[in-house]
Amino acid sequence: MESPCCPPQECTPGALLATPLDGAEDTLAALAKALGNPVRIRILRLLVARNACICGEIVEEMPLSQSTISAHLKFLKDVGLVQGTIDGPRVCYCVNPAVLKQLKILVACL
Amino acid sequence: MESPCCPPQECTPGALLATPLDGAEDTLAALAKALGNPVRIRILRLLVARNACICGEIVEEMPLSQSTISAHLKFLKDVGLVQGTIDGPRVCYCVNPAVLKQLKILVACL
DNA sequence: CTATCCTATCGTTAAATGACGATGGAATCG
DNA sequence: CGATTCCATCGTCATTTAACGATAGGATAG
Repeated sequence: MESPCCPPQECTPGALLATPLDGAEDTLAALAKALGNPVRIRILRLLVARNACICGEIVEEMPLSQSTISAHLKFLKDVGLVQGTIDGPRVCYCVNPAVLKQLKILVACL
Repeated sequence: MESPCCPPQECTPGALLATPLDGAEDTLAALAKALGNPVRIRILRLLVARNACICGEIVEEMPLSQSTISAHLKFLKDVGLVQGTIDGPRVCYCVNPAVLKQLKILVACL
């Protein structure tokens, strides 16, 4: 069990090229706003570290209520940084590698 | 005139090494929050593009009031991304290269 | 079917954001 | 000195965030 709900992440820290810097200001602003909270950064780090999915475990890792964590997850999900998959009675979260990469590119091109 | 208030920026897109990932969550969150607004991103881009300083010119570039721009500049200044130097009757703003680099490093290490 | 567990959503409250106009202070120009 | 210019700050208002407890819904377990 504990089958990952996401394909293994590809590690390509290079290849930060060809960026749509067009009207990407709103995109970058939305992504940056999602990062603009320590709790959400910790959640992201957790999801990256256990390069698979988690959910209620996140609540155990932080001194915050379940509803608060759920709200942060929704924030991250709405911006596309995180995906949630229903896995039986629980929900499996994981990082969306493409969006995270896009964020890194946009910031690197500042 | 128009003497730049900041030394010329060094372009070192590489060298993203040795990061204090320790308790940098709050630091990254603060920096990301500053980026979490399209207006502030545009201001940053302006300051980077004219790799020197500006001030009232920023107001002319955006459809926002002077007080609003001033508030955004204060936000960017409080987080360290921007510096302001008094230059006679006007104020000269420029990006703080070290902090911007730190931001890029922290995001790249996500 | 019923009970239990996990998560999302609702309702609430306090604080922070974002925008504006108006005011005030500092420095230059005349 | 006096007028003007440039910018920061103040006060206000609407919206958004962040946190909580409580509630509801969906799926498994018994």
